[in-house]
Amino acid sequence: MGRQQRYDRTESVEKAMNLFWRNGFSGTSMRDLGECLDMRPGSIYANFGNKEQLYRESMDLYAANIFHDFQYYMKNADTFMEGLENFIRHILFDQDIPSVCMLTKTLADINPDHEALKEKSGHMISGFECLIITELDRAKAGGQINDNCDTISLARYILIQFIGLRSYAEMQKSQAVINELLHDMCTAIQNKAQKN
Amino acid sequence: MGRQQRYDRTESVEKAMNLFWRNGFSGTSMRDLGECLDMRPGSIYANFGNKEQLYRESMDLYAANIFHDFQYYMKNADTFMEGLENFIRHILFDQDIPSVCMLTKTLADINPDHEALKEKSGHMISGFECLIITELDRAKAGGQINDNCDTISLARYILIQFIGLRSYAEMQKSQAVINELLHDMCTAIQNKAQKN
DNA sequence: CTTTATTTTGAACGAATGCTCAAGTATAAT
DNA sequence: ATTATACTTGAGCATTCGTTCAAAATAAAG
Repeated sequence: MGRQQRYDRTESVEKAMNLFWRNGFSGTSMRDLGECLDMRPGSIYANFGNKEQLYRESMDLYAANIFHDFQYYMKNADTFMEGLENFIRHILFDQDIPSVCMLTKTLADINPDHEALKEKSGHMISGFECLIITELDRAKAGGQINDNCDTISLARYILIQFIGLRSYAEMQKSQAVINELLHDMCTAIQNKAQKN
Repeated sequence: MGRQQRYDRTESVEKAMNLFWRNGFSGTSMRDLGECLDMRPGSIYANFGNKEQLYRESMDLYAANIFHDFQYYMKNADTFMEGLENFIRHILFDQDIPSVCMLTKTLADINPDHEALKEKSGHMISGFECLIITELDRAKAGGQINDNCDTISLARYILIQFIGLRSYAEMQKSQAVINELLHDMCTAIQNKAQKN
């Protein structure tokens, strides 16, 4: 009973995510979103509440995607390092998506009026950190990593390089340079994983 | 002849820089700036042209400061690594300034309407990269670094970790954690500097 | 067909945005 | 004092912002 929905909610959130990801929260207006989703203001507000909530759902989708991809690449690799390298390469060399992390961007983009989004972003980054720890522990159990290695601190170290590389890739588009940096990064991680 | 200026231009730019740095370009309104600089719109526009130009001058000051600081810490250290570590520590542990890099933030914050600011930001980051190369070459000449070391690629590698660490520090405020990451980072740089 | 339920529409609101400019104020030279 | 010059002021412009809501549209149930 009642009129049937014209828009697929998941599709709409995906479109919104891509726009927010590229232009940031402040840099994206509701009118931009309306055009991108082909929805009128009333529909957007009926479906998503307001701009901040739509951004939250976009972040959720972003995190779900990256969590899924990470685990996918880990599952389909023989070693942690192989999986990590493939995962990062996939992100950096996909021309259709920005290379910079949307959560890091949120941390930078949001002004004090929306501090809650910053917090959410932080929590999600922590969540990803936990995912890395889990995979590192698995690798440790499999003998790929030194038994005395502190996987928590290693995960953090992986994360900051991952974040830095993605930010840098936003300005430095040369694939050769990015590839070399990725290689350096993996070497350093490997070294730390074996030591201590 | 004529009325004397009420505001010191350099001071005003410094105040603007601090506000922009914290809240980003889109997140800072001209009214916010007016309050922060204690200047009326007319004065701001007479002195700086428009919002984008004021942001440019803020970026210039930011870059000048960080360039100066880097060279200062390099000059007052016995080795490159010692200088680098002190420099980064000084940035991360200064409670009065955001830990995230203003240029990186610009890369994330600016929407397509102000693409030129993104470009400028990229150029400035490249400029800092050159500074690192210069100092690395000096260290190389001084025998601190392996003769075969590619200082250009090492500089890039230092930069991405520096950027990543500063972004991460924006959410992870624990000094112990940041300190450990800084230590890991320096170890990795040291390793790469000695090898090849 | 009528009713009821659900969704979409788009004009329009008040507030905020970047910015302008005529008027006002302070200085130095005449 | 008067004039010429430089700087500051703040009301207010046009535009855009996030958001609302009565009306229209579409579906199923009676």
